[in-house]
Amino acid sequence: MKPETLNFFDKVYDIAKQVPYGRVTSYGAIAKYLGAARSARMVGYAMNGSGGKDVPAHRVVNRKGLLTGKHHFDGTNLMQQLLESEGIEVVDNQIQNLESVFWNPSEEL
DNA sequence: CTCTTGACTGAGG
DNA sequence: GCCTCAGCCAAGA
Repeated sequence: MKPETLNFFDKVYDIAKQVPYGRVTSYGAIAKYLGAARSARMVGYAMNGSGGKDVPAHRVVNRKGLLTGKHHFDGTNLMQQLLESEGIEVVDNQIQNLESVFWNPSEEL
């Protein structure tokens, strides 16, 4: 398995899958870990293919802790429901105590 | 090859 | 703290 064979999307999925339960991370954090700090948008774009995969896309939010990608889920509040199920406090599509649940791959991975 | 799109981010007012 | 602008990069048409 050569890393070069892994597309940018695949790398994003790999990191997303490694997000611990009850924790969340940002697109920029993942992008930075991949060495593409400026490609945070690509991380989110990559998540479009997360459907059908076991990628917990609901654990990936923007740096503000805002559930910007919730519109890509089936339901309107599905993403929030999933996060709350993991013990993450979410109010108005925004994660509360973000610093407490934030998971930085560059430091913990 | 060129142009558009986008689940972002940082800087400036 | 909020709003706006610009930069960034990869994939698809």
